Amino acid sequence: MESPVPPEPPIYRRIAESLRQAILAGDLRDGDRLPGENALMAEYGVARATARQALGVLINEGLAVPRRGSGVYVRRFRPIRRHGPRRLSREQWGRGRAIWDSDTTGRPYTVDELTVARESASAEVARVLGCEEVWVRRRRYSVDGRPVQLAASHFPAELVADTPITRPDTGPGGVYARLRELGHGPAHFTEEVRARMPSPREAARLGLPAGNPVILVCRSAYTADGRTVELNEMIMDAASYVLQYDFDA
Amino acid sequence: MESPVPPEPPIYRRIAESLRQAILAGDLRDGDRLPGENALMAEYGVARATARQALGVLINEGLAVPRRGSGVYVRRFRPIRRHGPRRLSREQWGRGRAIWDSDTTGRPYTVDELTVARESASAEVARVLGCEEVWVRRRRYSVDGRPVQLAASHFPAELVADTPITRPDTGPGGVYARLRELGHGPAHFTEEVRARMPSPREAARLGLPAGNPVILVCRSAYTADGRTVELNEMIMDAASYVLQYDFDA
DNA sequence: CAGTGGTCTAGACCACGAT
DNA sequence: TCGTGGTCTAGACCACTGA
Repeated sequence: MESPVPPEPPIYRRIAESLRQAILAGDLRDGDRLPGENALMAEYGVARATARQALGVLINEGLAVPRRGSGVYVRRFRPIRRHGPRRLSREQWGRGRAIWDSDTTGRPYTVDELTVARESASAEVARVLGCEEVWVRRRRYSVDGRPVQLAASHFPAELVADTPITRPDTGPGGVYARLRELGHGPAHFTEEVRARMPSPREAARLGLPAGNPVILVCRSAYTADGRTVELNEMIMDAASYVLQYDFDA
Repeated sequence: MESPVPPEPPIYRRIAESLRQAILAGDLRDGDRLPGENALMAEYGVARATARQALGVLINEGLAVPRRGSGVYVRRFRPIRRHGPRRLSREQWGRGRAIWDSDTTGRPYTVDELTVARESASAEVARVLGCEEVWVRRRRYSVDGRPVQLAASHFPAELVADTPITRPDTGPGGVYARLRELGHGPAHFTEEVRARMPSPREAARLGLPAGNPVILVCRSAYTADGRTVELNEMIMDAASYVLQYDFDA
């Protein structure tokens, strides 16, 4: 009987692992420069493609981010805390603290892209909103000058026609205030949360490096009598967000 | 004045884009085999590394998954719907049902790994639970024979000592029923949701291919008088889950 | 056994960033 | 200007899959 020998991982994995340990142990900190391709070639005696492959592992893990002409650097994670139902927030009952510190709460955001258009609803949107024609408000949010979220709000066309919701400036209180004035104020919300890798288009619009997933939040707003009045699809940089949901048993 | 010419993307990107379109347009369906490295070399007249790079793009996007010795195939996405508030309602755990019954919406799940141990709390866990010693229940959940979630529930040691919570079988209703019998039934919950790429260890335990993010849910359970009685850290295959949260305005 | 993807070498030219 | 990462070629050997 011979005990099964665990096969040695390939060289590029071992190089990646040693760099990963340096990052997780804190030897390399946020924003520090990793050894470059040339340095790894010299240190480990490997070809350039192999050194490159090792760095690619960390980049695809989201631990490192490459900068053309400069080097590969340790990625930082300073999330924005996005609250779901705020009125149920933990501060009202618990003394526990968040696991992940986020001093970034309350930082100012900007809307640096905004389009409002009447469109034909996709099959899914049509099914949820129960209509074929919709008004769509698309915008991109940035924090500290960096884009962090794409959002597209859909409204039934006949519901919001000739209201400020169809214009860039919705007025004080935003779209929910306008919906309330129309007698269709939201009373209930459902949010569906998913995560995946971004499409190239999404990655470009959000300025995401490789190895950076996106969080998708699809929020439906319902009136008290059960009508769906808004469908908001959000695409968030996963490295920039922590979503918080509070609820009772 | 010359108008700025958008630079052509590199060959491997164009190859990847054409494959992506084939997938998104439905020409290639779930589980279909993509053209392999040799096919792409012939079709586009590129070197093997370039064909490989093109496939790597789709793999890292989570659109395709490679199978050694066989080919590269279109990835499928059949998520489990995990309900936030509903699954934790008193009606669910109050009458002898396990939480996961409402999770899989008809698909059977299994717990194929389970360990229960008394441990020293990490600094973060100690801060949230307010104690140094904890009991930790770690398990792995599988659906359709595939692992989909890793979970680690932490309980204050002095609270659950000598209860079924410290044993593999917690009895009918699970840990929340036991906590309620102890007079520490959860009344409020907070869930923090993040997403990132998995570590190699997490990817191995969940059997994740490249390009597959994980969703992290950190749930804190509080009693009515504000004590934190559980901290549950979950790591989910992002391709297997949709999280749903319902709340009122 | 033939074909596949996984790993690796040894070159090359390029665009870009810092200096 | 020089070093960086980005792209690409033309080979090689390996382990694994499937017929």
